[in-house]
Amino acid sequence: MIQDMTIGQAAKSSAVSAKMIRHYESIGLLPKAQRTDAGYRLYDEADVHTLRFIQRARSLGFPLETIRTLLALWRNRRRSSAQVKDLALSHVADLERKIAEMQAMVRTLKHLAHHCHGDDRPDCPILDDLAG
Amino acid sequence: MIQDMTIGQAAKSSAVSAKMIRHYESIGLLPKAQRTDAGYRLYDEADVHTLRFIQRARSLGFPLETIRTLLALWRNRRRSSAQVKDLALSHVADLERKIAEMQAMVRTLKHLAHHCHGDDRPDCPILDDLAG
DNA sequence: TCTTGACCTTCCCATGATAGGAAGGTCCAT
DNA sequence: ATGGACCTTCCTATCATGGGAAGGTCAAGA
Repeated sequence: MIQDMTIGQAAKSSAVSAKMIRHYESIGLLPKAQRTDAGYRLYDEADVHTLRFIQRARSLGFPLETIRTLLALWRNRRRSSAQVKDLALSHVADLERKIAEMQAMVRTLKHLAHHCHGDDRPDCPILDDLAG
Repeated sequence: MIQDMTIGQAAKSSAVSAKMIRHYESIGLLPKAQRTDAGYRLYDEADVHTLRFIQRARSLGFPLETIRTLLALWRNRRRSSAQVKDLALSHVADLERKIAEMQAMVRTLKHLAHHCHGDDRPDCPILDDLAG
């Protein structure tokens, strides 16, 4: 028997905060939840399944707009796996670009810090670099 | 002779947009600029030097609040280089943590994508993973 | 039955760094 | 004097998330 649950319970079983569940509904990422007479949102197992899908996709860094598309593909039995793979690989490319940027920062900073005495004296190659 | 310049010229010579220069002033990262009678902001070479400092620090990924501190240290002749080095290395640690997170995402995504045919068929290990 | 506490609702505001745009004023060259 | 390039302030948006206020609901225990 599938029990309906309140937003707090759905939040716990999906690891998506109640705040975010409401937000996802407000931007149309989730369909409008059913309501009790008192106005409380109600969720069933299928809803929680969707929430877990979103949670997992977020944990892999997918932006919500991409998740919107992924959800549509998930629900579409006539999808092509190529579409999904394209989304994933283009997200990988985004991540790798950002990683490379940050690695360049790290390289420069470590180099500068390596040459900085890090003692009580004011002389500092890091500030010298920033000051140009 | 050091010529004063308008915000647009200061923007060009510092690679900081006029929009951002105003913003930095509004949050107190920059002192209030001098003004002409008509209310136009005026900048001199020292101001541009500060703007370049900020620009360079931003390009190394320092958050504005840290840059606020870095600027203070830069101006303080009695600073210790240890303080600067600490800020830089703790920023490096932040970057490395974020890099590691993203690398984990990339690893997972590449693994999943590797097992996805990427053809016209709907079967997709990526969606299977997201669906749990 | 009443109270209490845990839950729910909506609405507004904040984050961090940046950009876009509207409405209006200024300055300079033609 | 006119036009265009510049400046001003103010509001809005991005992206994903959280905090909190004010108020309604529900279930359990006294």
